[in-house]
Amino acid sequence: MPGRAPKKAHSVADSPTLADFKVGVDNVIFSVDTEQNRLLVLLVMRDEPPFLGQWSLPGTLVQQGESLEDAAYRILAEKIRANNLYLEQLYTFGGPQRDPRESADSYGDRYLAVSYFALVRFAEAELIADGVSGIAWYPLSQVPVLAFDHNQVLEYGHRRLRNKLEYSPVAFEVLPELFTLSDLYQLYTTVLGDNFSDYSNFRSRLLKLGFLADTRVKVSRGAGRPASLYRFDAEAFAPYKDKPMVFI
Amino acid sequence: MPGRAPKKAHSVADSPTLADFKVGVDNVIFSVDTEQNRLLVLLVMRDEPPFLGQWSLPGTLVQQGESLEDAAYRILAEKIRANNLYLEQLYTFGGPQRDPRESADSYGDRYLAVSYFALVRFAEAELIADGVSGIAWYPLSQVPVLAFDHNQVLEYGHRRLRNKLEYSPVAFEVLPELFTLSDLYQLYTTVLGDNFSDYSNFRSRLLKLGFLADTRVKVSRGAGRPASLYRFDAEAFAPYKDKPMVFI
DNA sequence: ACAAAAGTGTTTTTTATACACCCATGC
DNA sequence: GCATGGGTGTATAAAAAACACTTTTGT
Repeated sequence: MPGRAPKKAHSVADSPTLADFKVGVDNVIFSVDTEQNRLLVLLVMRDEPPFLGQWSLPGTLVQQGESLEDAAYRILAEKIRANNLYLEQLYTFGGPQRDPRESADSYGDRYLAVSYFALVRFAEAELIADGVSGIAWYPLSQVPVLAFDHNQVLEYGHRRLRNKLEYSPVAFEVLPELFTLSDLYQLYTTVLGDNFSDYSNFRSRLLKLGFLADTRVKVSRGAGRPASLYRFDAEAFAPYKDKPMVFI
Repeated sequence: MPGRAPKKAHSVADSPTLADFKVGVDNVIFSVDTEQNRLLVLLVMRDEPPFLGQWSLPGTLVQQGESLEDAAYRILAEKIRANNLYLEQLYTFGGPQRDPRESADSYGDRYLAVSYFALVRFAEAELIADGVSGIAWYPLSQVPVLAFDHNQVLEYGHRRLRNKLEYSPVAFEVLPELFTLSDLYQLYTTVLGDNFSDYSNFRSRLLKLGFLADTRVKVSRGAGRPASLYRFDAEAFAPYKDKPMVFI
């Protein structure tokens, strides 16, 4: 946007070469559709330039008096009503020229993006459609070319999800409150890929750890023996907190 | 600093509530003194306000046209001449009021800090003393109260170091080119704390992996049998790259 | 000769992996 | 009754943990 007028001179207090920034926050919000066993990301259609009409990660620019995390929660709250929520910072992307709003000459603002990684329960997350702009859960395998460097950010988030799954109980942030052990196993296979472990071994390992509470309630999905519904017992998990854990 | 004049009005293009940022980069630079078995951080004495005369992590503000990583490397290059170098992004701290240069009212710039995590070899790292301001390696146990939120940033970096040590070959970035297996073991104990593993088991596990090359050269440190000097063989390590690894 | 540091080996315990098989339901 | 998904058990291989012992140096 070379047409944009330089909107300010540098004050005397600044070194003449310091960059001025606007800071954006972009969220990589994952969920899992347990019915169809699909890993989903939340995407929104951009309703203003740049990249008007293109899909992107939900994001916003940080406002005065607002912390980065506040901003991350704000986007989330604007897009979905979710009961549960897991949120953590992902990575900060800040090279020059990563945002087309930056003027070609080196005056004017740089745009820096702090990305956050979030997990929500699919069934409990209600999307807030504002009528005009689109918002949708995309299966990870079908994600189109996104605005900005968002495909890269998403890839980064996906890697984080895979890693976290192996050593922390994030799975229970995406699964419904009550789930079967197959649900859990399927989640692991959809995220980590097949053959990460034998079902029977996965099962006994997890049960031996003792933080999965059997509700004795049975649920039948079509043919086959009905499965027990389990619940993640945070109390029983406490001793494992901050300790190296192996789920896989 | 309420005395600072509001240096610009918001242009019409801005939402009236967007925050303007300066972006700083702070480095948590670790090294290990193999002789004395001490984990060290590089600290610099601040030579300008705020926090004039107080120790802090080496940092700088990002300049025009400069990427975050560029800025991180720039600080590093200004402070030490190092042959080897490991650098990765750590975390971004960006709450309001984290920097006293922010004006109390909500006008004026916010200061955001992207922290980086670096490892250098103690013997090969030559500190660049600029005469006036101080610069020093501090044993982690003796770090004083630092400027800004740098104690928190340091704590964050330390945690990263401990984690990385367990599953990636970062140890060889801090150790000298040639090292004994005791050096390696001592490094692990100083960072991870005692009793993380038996020396003999640690030893055989690492050797079995096959990426530690025995140079057959012996060194004697006082009494006792002389130790073999080993070298990290990056080629032989390649197959383990990106795969889950266990060093502990 | 003996203490100190380096290096090797053996035993035991625990955990991972691979399967084989039984159970309860829908059709 | 048999296919289907759920659940249990066992046999084997591999790795972790514990620890006893040998080797080579300085003093």
